[in-house]
Amino acid sequence: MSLDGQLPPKMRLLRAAAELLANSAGAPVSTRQITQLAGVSAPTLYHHFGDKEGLFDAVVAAGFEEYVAGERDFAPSGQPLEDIRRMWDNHVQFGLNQPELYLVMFGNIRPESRPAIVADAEALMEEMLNKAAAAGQLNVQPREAARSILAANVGVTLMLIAEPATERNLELSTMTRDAMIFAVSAEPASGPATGGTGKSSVVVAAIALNAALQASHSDQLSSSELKLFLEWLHRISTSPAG
Amino acid sequence: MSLDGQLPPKMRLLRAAAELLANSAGAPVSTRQITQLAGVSAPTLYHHFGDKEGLFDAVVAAGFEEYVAGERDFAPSGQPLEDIRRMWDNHVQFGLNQPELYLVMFGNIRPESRPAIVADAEALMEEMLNKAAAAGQLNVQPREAARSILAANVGVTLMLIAEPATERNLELSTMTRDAMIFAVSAEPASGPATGGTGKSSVVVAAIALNAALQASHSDQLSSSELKLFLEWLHRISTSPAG
DNA sequence: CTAGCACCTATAGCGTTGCTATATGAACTG
DNA sequence: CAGTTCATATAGCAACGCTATAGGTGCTAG
Repeated sequence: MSLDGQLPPKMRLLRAAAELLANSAGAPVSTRQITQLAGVSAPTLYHHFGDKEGLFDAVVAAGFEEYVAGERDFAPSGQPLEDIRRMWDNHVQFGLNQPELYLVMFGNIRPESRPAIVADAEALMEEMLNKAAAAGQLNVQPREAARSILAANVGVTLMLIAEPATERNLELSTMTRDAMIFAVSAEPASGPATGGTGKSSVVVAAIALNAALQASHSDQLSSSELKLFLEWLHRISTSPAG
Repeated sequence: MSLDGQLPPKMRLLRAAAELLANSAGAPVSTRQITQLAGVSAPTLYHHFGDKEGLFDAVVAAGFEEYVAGERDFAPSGQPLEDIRRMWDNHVQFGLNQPELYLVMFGNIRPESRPAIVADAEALMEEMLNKAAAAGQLNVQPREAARSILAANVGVTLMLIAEPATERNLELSTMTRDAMIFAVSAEPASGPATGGTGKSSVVVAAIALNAALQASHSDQLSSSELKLFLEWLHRISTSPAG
């Protein structure tokens, strides 16, 4: 069994590494296994990827592109919060489908290794939350909400991966998902006073305006004016009591 | 520099492994490093721990005991939800203080390796949530709430570990923490009708009664009666609309 | 068509890793 | 004091990540 064919050795190495990693069940994967499965000898690996970790980084990068593609692949429903639910579910499903890859991406994260992936995933989530904020459905800053939701999403996915596949209970995911979304979302039909979350509608409106401004690139204010204006808005929308 | 002294070799091995692991910054730690620092030769390690992984498991177990001790170490405040906040913060602080150990415990979790730790941590959280449920402050089953909160707690801690220490923003933790607690908690002063979460007070009362029953070991019902009664209670407290 | 030149790959082997077959010393038991 | 058990040490194996060196391949230049 070898991954021969017409593919260039670099690709064969990537696929061999991905396949072995996916079926390794946590056991370490040796460069010899990889090069043998790829039908290639050792120095080729080091020529193309410099390092064993370099090869694994490439595998992770490819996996992450797949993840991002999956996150973007559904049409926006017009209901941003509903889209965020789908994003969450996509994330969990990705982790359960490729647990080993997921553990490398999000489980073994260290400050010196790859926070870039986390930043990209956060940006993806924030992008969607901006729409919710612009529609006045958000209770907090989109960036903070994105970080918070993603963190919970990662935690849930890791917990589910840790469980034996037979007794995996996806209710943990939906429950945590809805809890997070509920907590960061403004009441849709709350009166002019404080809603159930304790945030005043002033705060909600400020957040919505902030998001709308950053999305529209309005040029009615000069850049210095805009900067100050946004700073005030930020102060309002993060004030503890409104 | 060696960890000599009067301690038995087994302890010296444990401490050496823990110390090297803590300062390894993710780099692999070799058995030779460990045995040298412990002032012991190779077979001693295998005699006591069987395996490199066995030694690491022992380190993790010790770390987990420290974690549990930290989680139990504060006096209950009488406000269960406030205690859960402190539990959450303790968890995050433990992870930030011993990131490498934490990553081994919660970052590299696999179904075949150590879900026992997760189960214990969940039990710890559930224990506290039972008090909240008994006080009528809970919106969902204590067990589900515990799993959900712990998952978010782990996710947040991993995210914070992944950030460079200089730009760590603990607001992510407090915000996610309060979001989770808010989402699973019943409104303290809501009327007899539905609260902000859409759960009826019947559900909250059922959950509270359930928790109180399981805590008190009341023997007013026979075991078979109790079993059926709890089943009904469970059905009520998990009904979608109440 | 050939010379030169990058580029890619292979042979062979270095130092280190996790681990063990075997032997030696110390401490208790009869 | 003989025998047994536990704990440690010496020496070395197979497998690991990685590389110094060299050989083949496809280009463009003359």
